[in-house]
Amino acid sequence: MANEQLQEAVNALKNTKVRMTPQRHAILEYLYNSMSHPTADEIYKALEGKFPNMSVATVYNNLRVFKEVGIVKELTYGDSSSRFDCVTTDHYHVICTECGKIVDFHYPGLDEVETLAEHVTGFEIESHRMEVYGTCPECKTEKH
Amino acid sequence: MANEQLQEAVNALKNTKVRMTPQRHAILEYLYNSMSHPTADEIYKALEGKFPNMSVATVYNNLRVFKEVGIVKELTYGDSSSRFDCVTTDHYHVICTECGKIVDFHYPGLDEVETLAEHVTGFEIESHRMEVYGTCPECKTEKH
DNA sequence: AAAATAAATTATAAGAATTATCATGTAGTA
DNA sequence: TACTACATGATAATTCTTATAATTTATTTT
Repeated sequence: MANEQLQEAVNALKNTKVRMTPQRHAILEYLYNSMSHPTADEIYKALEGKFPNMSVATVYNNLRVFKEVGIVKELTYGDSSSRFDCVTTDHYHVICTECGKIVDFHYPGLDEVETLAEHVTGFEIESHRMEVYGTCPECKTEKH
Repeated sequence: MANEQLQEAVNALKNTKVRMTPQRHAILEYLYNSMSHPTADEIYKALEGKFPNMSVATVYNNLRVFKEVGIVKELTYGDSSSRFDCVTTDHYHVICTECGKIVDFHYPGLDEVETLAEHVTGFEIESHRMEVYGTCPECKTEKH
């Protein structure tokens, strides 16, 4: 449930020096309820109604804060602007290249990739990211 | 051998409408001899001595041309600026979250992830991407 | 080999995304 | 309630990248 995760995130912030503000709550709420990966500007535009005076800088600042605390991840897909996603550690994403649908995909054991990378490169590995791309069943049938 | 690959790339360009110029040759040469994944600006600065009048736009334009021909790949993760890589064999990337450095990382067998995803989700899988994030040895020592 | 043409280069301006600055406002605490 | 440290909002500044247009250069044609 998205709301539980949101509550968890809010609690995680309570344990830090990070204050809860209406703007921050709204940004988190939007992130946790959106199944997509919004850009900073999309978040900004989505909250324009609720916060007509909110600055873009506030969105960027808070996304950075959330990143530092570890509850939000920044994804760079290759277009000009970054996208942001709540941190979910227990699954990967399968993404439809036709309609953009994102499906969760549980797959165990890629920790060994991190371990190997650590040995081979000498890096201190913190995380990894994987996405699988393809065509979802719906879009597949539409093609025929 | 890097020089053979460079020659191959030059020949590949001969078969297209793309003309060979001293600037282009220098950019390709730098890319094929560098084991790193330079940014456009790094390439620009590296060739400043040889081509004092070369414009940054030339670097960007030619990287785009090389991308279109398929001999260079653009990597958009890590820090703010793109990095460029000669297209060779398949490998994954390990990215430093401090300085943005990208290191190649050979790891076999993630095709099985695609196969499993196909079965579990019903998608017709086409590709996947994976990156490993951490701190490189240089940045690690700088922290102390 | 010289002239014609098509494309590449350079310098610069423009654009977009993100970050910095700083005065003002507000959340959390004593 | 008042205090203090942090957050916000408006705007300026920065950074990376692309667009424009005049000049130069590589290839083709004669």
